[in-house]
Amino acid sequence: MQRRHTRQKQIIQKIIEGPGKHMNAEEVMAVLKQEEPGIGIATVYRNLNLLCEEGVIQKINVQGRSFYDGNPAPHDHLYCARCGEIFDIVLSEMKEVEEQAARLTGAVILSHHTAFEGICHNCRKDEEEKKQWN
Amino acid sequence: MQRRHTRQKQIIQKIIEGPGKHMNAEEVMAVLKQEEPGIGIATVYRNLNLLCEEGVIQKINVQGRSFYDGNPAPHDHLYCARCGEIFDIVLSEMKEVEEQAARLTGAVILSHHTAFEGICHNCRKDEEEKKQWN
DNA sequence: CTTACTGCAAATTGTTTGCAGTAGC
DNA sequence: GCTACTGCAAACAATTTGCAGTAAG
Repeated sequence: MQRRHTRQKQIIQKIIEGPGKHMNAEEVMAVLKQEEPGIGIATVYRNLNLLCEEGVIQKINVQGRSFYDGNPAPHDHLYCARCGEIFDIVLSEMKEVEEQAARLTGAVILSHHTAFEGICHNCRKDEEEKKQWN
Repeated sequence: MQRRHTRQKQIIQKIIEGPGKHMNAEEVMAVLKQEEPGIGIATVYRNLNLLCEEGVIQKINVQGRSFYDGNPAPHDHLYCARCGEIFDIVLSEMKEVEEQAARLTGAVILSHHTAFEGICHNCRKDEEEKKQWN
């Protein structure tokens, strides 16, 4: 089954690809409405899933909602409880944690995903500024 | 608003409560059909959400699907890609990983959840036995 | 020319909500 | 007796699928 490089797929790939991008299908649709209206939501889902299979992007799950991550390399995420943004994190210590998990359970660990919840750098600054005003 | 201890809630709590239990609403329903038919799926969802609010259980997300975890204490999970079961893991090293994440991002980390994917102890044994037969 | 892909609508899945009746306290 | 909770159906959100037509190779 030979894959085709359709116009729709190229536009969708351009929107989602690249590190730091975390969008759901609805958000991709919103961008498409500006750039190239007429593309259906089913096509968006189909192409996002194809891009996942091809290893161009990956599907992640943060705070119970799923997103397509423009960076296919394995990494973890921080969700800011204040602004709602998602940030990539690359943690050197997770390799050892995987080993500890393997030792503890007797399992073979193939991969992992960690979702941190907290207050991001920007929102922390905002809150400190507010404190000064009082 | 004073909460009531209804018969339905007690039965649902008995089914889901306790460490090692990871069920979705449908699975709780399946048990209920044997023990106490007539309870509606909406009641199951409402009570599982109430039990979460009360801190008796917690809602988790593994492999893109959500489950209610009978153990409300913070801990991580291993998903076995072979048998599909979910196992609890308590990892001492995750505290340092949280600190590394905070240092790296400049954020305040409030909590985290890690989902490991791998092959569990039992399934590993099965596969090794299969190898011996060949 | 072949058939993978598209757009649309309908179907499916997981979960929540509106409402009249029921049962804790 | 008051009102939180129930069961049911309907609503809702997110995603997938069936199908006839289109376009990539």
